[in-house]
Amino acid sequence: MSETSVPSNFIREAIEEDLRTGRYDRVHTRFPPEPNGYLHIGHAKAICIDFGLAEAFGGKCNLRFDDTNPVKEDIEYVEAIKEDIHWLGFDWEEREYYASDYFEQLYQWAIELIKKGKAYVDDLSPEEVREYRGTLTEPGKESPYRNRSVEENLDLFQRMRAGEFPDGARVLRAKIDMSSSNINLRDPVMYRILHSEHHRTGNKWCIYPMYDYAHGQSDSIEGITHSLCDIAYEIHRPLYDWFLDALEIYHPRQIEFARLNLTYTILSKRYLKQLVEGGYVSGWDDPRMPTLCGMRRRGYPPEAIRDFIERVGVAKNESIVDVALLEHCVRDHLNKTAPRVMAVLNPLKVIIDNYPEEKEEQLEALNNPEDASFGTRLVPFSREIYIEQDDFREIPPPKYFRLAPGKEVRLRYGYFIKCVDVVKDPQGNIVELHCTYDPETRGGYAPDGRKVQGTLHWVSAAHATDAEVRLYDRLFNHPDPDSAEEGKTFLDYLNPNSLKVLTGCKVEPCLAKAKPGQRFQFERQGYFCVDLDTTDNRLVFNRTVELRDSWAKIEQKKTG
RNA sequence: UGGGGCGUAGUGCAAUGGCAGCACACCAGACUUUGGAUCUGUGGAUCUUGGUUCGAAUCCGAGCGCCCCAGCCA
Repeated sequence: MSETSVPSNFIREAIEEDLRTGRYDRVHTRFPPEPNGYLHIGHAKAICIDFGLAEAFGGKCNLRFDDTNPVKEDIEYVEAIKEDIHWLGFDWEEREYYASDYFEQLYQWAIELIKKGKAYVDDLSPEEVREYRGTLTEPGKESPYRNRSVEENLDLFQRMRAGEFPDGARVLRAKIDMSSSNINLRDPVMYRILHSEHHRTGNKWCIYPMYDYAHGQSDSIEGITHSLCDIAYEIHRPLYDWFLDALEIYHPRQIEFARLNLTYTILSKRYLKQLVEGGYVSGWDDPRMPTLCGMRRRGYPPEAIRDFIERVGVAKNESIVDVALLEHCVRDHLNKTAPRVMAVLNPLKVIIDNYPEEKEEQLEALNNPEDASFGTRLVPFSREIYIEQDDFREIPPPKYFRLAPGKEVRLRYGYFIKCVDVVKDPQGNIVELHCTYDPETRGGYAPDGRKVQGTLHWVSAAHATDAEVRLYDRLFNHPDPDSAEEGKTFLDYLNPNSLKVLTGCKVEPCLAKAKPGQRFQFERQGYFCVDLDTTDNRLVFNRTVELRDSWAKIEQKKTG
């Protein structure tokens, strides 16, 4: 086990102690998703912890689908989940397991518990079971069926399996303690009748084990040492231990950690589903979604997500991490890996009056000024170019470094230009600019040493490629959309400007052949990636994340 | 009112009886052919209250606050 720079945490320490004391002599974890939805950034935390810890200790991590509820699960999700885990960079090798693989063993163990007098078939209706359970402050009552004979229980349980009873008619329950202060121990249901086709076992079964009965035993079968899970299961741990002890089988250790929450983000599967089904987003992989497939489409590199999870740390505190940290990690990675390119999102035509009409030249540009290994490229330049509308102000505010009447700026890797005229339409909108250029400043340097404050990105009009650019912003305008005020729901906090589609954007010709998934920095603007909707004659970019913009901050402060 | 868990800068995580530190965010400055990146610097925290101790974020008592548990969901 090589010493990594990853900071320690309480789970790592617990594992180290278990290894030291000999409680376990190896580390084997598992990531146990239920195939009933898509993975999101919250799952990424669990994945990184489960796979990451195993790796750190030279152990293994299994992928196990917790598929004990056929009503909610689907094969569609298992494929998506596998793809997302691989995308994050983790591999379970040949250890792809399913709780449903263990149904027969689980059934045999249930029979064993019945024989030991530790489980019984209950005929109470779901409503009655609830009534008999008691409340948080009052103990429950024992079911009248609680003390059936072993023979009767065996007979009934076998007939449950055989399909003799309709859904909900009976359940198998563990016989523990109806007056326990831990409600999970008040004779929890082990099996329920569900005449439903399972995506893997088909119609072989009509009784299905509950999570509490299936999970620990599945861990045991797989020889898991450390079963890491959400803090919500902490109160289930006595039950996890109870089944394993009652069965007298190999006993893994369950350790719980706090799940991830992000500001301006919703991570509940139910709400995410609502966003998709309500048409508030285009699908599970909408780039505004916190799903891994959404982030992938948005252009978030998996390395950035892993870095983020690492920085968040592992603890038991319930916390809400600032989404700015995630964005920082994304920028940090992309800054090192994304080639730079020029793209004009809101074009403003500029005519360089003293540049010859038919002339055209190729200017050399750096693909990454911070890393020479990215090489250089040639960018065509000509008399008519586009610059960003925001890069010109007829009446420049103080500290505005960009173009204005009479002002001189640098065109990145090009020439110094000076604005000499502003052309407007009858409504007073600026439609084009006339400038002059200084031929001595080719490449962006003035031989006489004069300086300009601003450097603008640009694209030659005649050579530009058209593109559609989708600008994404946070989906919610409330830092904690989940905790809505009275009378409101998370939907009331949807940001109406979370998607802005720009068409007619002008990008460097070298982007014409860009392929879906490729990431770039559009200089001075942000990181963008080529969207899946891109075809041979349609170029679509997604804005992954903006570059930090200190000018926007200055302006914002001035306007209030 | 039962049980379980958690309280450290704005946020997240460290400090495991010995100078409360790191990251992000924020603010100021330097540098800059990206108002990016980078670099430097400033401010800001132990829930409260008693106690033990030479010394407490840490140990003990009391209190307060927040989260979770009453699915035949996971």
